[in-house]
Amino acid sequence: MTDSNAVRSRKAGAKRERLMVAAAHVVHRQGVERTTIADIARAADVPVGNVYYYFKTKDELVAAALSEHTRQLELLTERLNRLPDPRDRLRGLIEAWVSQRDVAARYGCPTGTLAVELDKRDDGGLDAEAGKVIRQLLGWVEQQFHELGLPEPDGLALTLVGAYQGMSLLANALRDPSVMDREGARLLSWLESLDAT
Amino acid sequence: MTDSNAVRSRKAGAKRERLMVAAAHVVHRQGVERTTIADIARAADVPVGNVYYYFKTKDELVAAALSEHTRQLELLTERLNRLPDPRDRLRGLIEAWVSQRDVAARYGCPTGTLAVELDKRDDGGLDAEAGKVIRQLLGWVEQQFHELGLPEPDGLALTLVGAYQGMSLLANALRDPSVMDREGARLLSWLESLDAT
Amino acid sequence: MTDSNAVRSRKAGAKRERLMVAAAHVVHRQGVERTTIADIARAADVPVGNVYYYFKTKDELVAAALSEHTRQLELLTERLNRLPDPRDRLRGLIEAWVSQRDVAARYGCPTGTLAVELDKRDDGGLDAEAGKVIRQLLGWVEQQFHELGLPEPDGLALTLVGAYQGMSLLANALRDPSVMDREGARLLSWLESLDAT
Amino acid sequence: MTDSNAVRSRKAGAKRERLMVAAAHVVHRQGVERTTIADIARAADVPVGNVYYYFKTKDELVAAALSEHTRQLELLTERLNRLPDPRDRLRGLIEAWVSQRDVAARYGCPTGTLAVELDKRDDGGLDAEAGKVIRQLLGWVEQQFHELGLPEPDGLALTLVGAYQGMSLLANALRDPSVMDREGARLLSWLESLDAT
DNA sequence: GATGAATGAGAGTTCATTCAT
DNA sequence: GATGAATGAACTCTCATTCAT
Repeated sequence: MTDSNAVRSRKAGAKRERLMVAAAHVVHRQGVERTTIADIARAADVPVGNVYYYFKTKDELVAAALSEHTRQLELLTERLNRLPDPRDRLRGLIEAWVSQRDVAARYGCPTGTLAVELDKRDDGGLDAEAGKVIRQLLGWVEQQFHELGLPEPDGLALTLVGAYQGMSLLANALRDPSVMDREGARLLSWLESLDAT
Repeated sequence: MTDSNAVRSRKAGAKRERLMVAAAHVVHRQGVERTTIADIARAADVPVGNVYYYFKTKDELVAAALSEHTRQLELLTERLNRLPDPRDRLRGLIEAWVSQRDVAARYGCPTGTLAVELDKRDDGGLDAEAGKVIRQLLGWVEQQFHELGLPEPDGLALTLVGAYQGMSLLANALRDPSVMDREGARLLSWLESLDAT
Repeated sequence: MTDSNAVRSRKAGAKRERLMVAAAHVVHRQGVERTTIADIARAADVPVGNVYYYFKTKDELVAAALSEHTRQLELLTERLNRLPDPRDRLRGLIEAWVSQRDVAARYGCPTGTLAVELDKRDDGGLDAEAGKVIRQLLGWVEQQFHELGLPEPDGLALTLVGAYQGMSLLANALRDPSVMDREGARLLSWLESLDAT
Repeated sequence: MTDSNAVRSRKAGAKRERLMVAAAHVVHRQGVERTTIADIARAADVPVGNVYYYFKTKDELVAAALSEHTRQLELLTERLNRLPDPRDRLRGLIEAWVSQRDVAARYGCPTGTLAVELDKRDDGGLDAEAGKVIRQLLGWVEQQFHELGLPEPDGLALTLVGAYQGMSLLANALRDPSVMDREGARLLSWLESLDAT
């Protein structure tokens, strides 16, 4: 492969990438239905007609946004997995959530709000996709509780992730980032209180 | 006012009412953006063109749906207020939530999901409205904790309502009503554990 | 129904009618695929967006064009049915065909060319519709041959209608109206030659 | 010219050929307007962008499809020309038509249906082209009648070819291959009945 | 010559809102 | 007030054609 080809390939791949990132970004801010293909195209600096070369339908773009969130989640968990103590990993997760306080207060949790909007559909396509991302997060959290030797790790995961979704939603609805701080602190002390008896 | 006028007025009032109820119902199921005026009109059995005599814009209809949720909330809290013990009132609230398990698993919390969708807007109109309904719920819950003599009743309210929003969202995303049961039970025992020291 | 209501109804009906006639007309000249909704709307003097009040899809408009052709066929056969002699009726049919020589030379038989275009589809929707119109013509022709006491009236119908479609197509492809005259004359003498033995 | 160049040329020629054949094939099945360049490219196994090195526009590809039909016609008439008796040649022609009964019932006569679709245009380009192919068939048929010493051979040709187009169209519209058999048989006996008086 | 990618001009369709009676 | 009909802006998606390498 010549150098220029390499550049092109990189660029082409980059374009698809740009579209995914832009889709995730814009959809998080505007919601699926209020986001037009043109919005995403503009954000990715791609001509509208060209979007369809990479994604055949708007739904595919939304799916791409979802998988972008999956990727973000994986980046985070991979990083946290380097910590030896599972409890530290969960601490890190909560801290990551709290660090997004301002975004959450303005637009909510990217995955959660997307799931909410997609769940209003009945086509059984994208809504299931959104569920998968959340299931992946639940699975990782459960694994940490499991490694801590705690009983009913799945129930604990549900509680922790549920609390996150709830606090994001409230922070968003109240437009108040401090909700994230308060609830984040509470979750951290709840985490400490859990004992492997 | 003649008799027939009275009837007409009553009917007219009934029509407005029907539209509010229909709006709340349909919007909960389909979301704001995927709901058309025609959808609501049909559900309320009102001719499309006639809707605009009661609500000048679609946004007003959505606002009406919100206030319908407020009304439902008030009906519930009024009923609960008849219980002498604030802790019983909160128990009743949680039980009411759990009793909606199937609806929550399919469409989420009516107010919460509506808030999520409206919060994507930046017109500072309806999104604030949605916040108010949630604030009202928070206020009532806080009041109960306050009457129980618990410290930081506002924080406790945040935790309880956040847990509700979170479990509704998860039940919905996972399409699993049992999430409501599990988390509902946990909330009840959490409630017992709170001590007025 | 008040007078003004009657007028409105008439007008509304007239609009739908105008659209059907316009669709039949424009589609005959331009073909289905090269005809846009805007073309038909313009021809019917109806705003584009309003077309969808009467016809939910373009295909419905094409179906309407087809039924307009059915209507034309019925008008013709009703008129011919008043003639006492079936042979006269068939003569009248052939003469009607020949009288359309110039239109046929320019755009072909409305129903036949529409059938040709729709038969390229495989959705089993409109193509079947087109077949029905032709079947209706075949049925009527067969009935005349039957009344004449001729054997195998269905085969004769096939021959006559087939000859019509063939001569229309040739007149159109050669852009030569005289084809209609020559073949029309031949069909008339063929008709005379048929004997009820 | 080096060997590899020769190969490339041959290959290139083959590519052009493949595109023509594919164009004729796909257009016959889908019609001009419903066929995309990509459809033809895929059928010919040629990259989309490469099509334009062989055909500058879609219309040129359609013209190529037409000339492919001309070529097919020439292959047929050349073969028939080897028969000494003109009447046998015409018999052979009719038999060739009938042998295509199933294709005709599904997609009609390739040339005829193409002519129908192109005649809806008014650009005076391709529509004339389609007429030429039909004229060529008419000419050959007329020549046979002429050699048979029959009067008005051009009128007879019109009748025979018209009957073919008509029966193809009816077989297609009725989705009934037996139409080809019945009318084919009739044409054969009609052919016998013609007398050189 | 070969090729994937780019481009932009429509096309069909939807829908909130308004109009006329 | 009530109602069917009207309106037009916006959106998704398609495709012939061109570009860059």
